[in-house]
Amino acid sequence: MTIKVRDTLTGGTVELGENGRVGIYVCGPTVYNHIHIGNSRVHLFWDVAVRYLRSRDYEVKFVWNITDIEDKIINKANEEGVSWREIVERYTDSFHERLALLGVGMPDVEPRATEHIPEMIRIIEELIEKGHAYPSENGDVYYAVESFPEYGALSNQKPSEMRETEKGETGHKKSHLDFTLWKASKPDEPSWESPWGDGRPGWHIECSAMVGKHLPDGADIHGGGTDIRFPHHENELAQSKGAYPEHEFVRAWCHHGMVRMTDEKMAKSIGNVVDIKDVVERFGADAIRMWLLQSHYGGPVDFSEKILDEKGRSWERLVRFYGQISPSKISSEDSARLATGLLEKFDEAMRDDFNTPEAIAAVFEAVAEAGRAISANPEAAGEFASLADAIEEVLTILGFELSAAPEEKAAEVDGVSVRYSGDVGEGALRLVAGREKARKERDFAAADGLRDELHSGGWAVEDTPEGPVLVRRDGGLRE
RNA sequence: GGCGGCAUGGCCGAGUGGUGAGGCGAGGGUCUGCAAAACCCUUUACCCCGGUUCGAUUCCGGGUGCCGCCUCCA
Repeated sequence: MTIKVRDTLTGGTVELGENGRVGIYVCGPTVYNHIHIGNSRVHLFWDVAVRYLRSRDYEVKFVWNITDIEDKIINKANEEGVSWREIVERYTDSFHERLALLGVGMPDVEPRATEHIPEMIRIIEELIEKGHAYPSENGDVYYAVESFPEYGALSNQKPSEMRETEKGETGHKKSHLDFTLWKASKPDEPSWESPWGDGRPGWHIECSAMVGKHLPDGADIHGGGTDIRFPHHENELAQSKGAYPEHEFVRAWCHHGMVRMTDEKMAKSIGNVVDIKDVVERFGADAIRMWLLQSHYGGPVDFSEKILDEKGRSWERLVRFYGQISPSKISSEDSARLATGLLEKFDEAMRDDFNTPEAIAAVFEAVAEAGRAISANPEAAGEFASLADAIEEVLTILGFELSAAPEEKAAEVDGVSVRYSGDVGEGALRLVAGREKARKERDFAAADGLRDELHSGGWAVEDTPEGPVLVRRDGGLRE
């Protein structure tokens, strides 16, 4: 079985995984600041794709890089008067911390640019030898775009029609299209030795080097945001194919859409970024996951509190339903049929360009149908073991934390058994117990009064045959 | 100015040449002392104008709008 992936270079569909192996490289962050929710999309999404592929027994090598040398890092270090390495370590840690908050797993390798200087130098030498690059007298080395006729193929642009920089200055470059492979360093800047003097790598060359090193057979998938399709990926392609024309570099380029804030791209340069830490605190990681996975990775997604709230409610519904059937010990025919159907639809959706919205829809369809059966016959709730397993399997692959569903606890308060989840104060428990007593005495006015009091405290009571359950209900999922 | 992408019901969002994906919300019901939760019913959509077709939301052409890239950017 193969998977189909849409390739931005050709616009067509590429089939991958014939040999059971898939190599994935995605462009990671430049660590000069905290990553924002938009930056995280690439990691969250490809982590899900990798989980899926592994669950279907593909041998996956997953790589994302860290750009740990770049102008912005140096600038930040100068601003703060600390070393560039300190900036790198601080924001690499921050990056990892935020991914963990989102429940995103780590790749197999997380190479850093500065660990691949010799590999980069080798490619640059190769490019110079083949006439695709030239050193200038100031110690910079540039790529000669004109020497590579396919330049522009990935971003669908003709070099001749590309806009020149506003100032029209080319500096030491022969053409405004040429880009830097190696940048001569100034006295106080970090630098590495090279045949062209001390300097540091340009942005694009690191990915050519790291893909080559960590995925020597070429990347099946090379991912990143649509905004780095040009120039970053275009330049990478020109470098790698220029230096090694016979070697397959990337089989499918997959670009994901931008996270938008009120119809505008979320970007540090615009200043409309949302910190992952805040969003996770406010809405929970699963709501964020539901939000990002309920739309296709290729298109844009809008960020808003309203949408995140909605996604939280969707997720809650799944958690509730799963909680209802997960204690099942046996599987009815309905359960087996729904479980099989769910797994089939899930597979079909994921194989088709990782269509996570359709995959999630399959879960809801199964949930709705089983819910109907249970509504018709409450006894049936205990006969959905196989469906519970299937739902758990699917949601786990998608990276949701079903186990993080609030654990139900029970307490004896004033002789009344109250069930609840999360952190509940003594006061709230007493109110529930009081209400339960009033109900038993059929003093409904008093009972409703106590319920109103709970309500204003952000709590709701659900009466069940086994007694009252206290749940948090205050708009958001958390305080 | 150049290139690319997208326009789907109250909102969010898949998908398809011909029997309403899914979610959220709203209204009505079943259940409940009343609620909540759950379930049922209703809310039957595909930007505009042409064309191809027996038939187009889906294909083609034109238009409009939005977004992204062309400079650092996931």
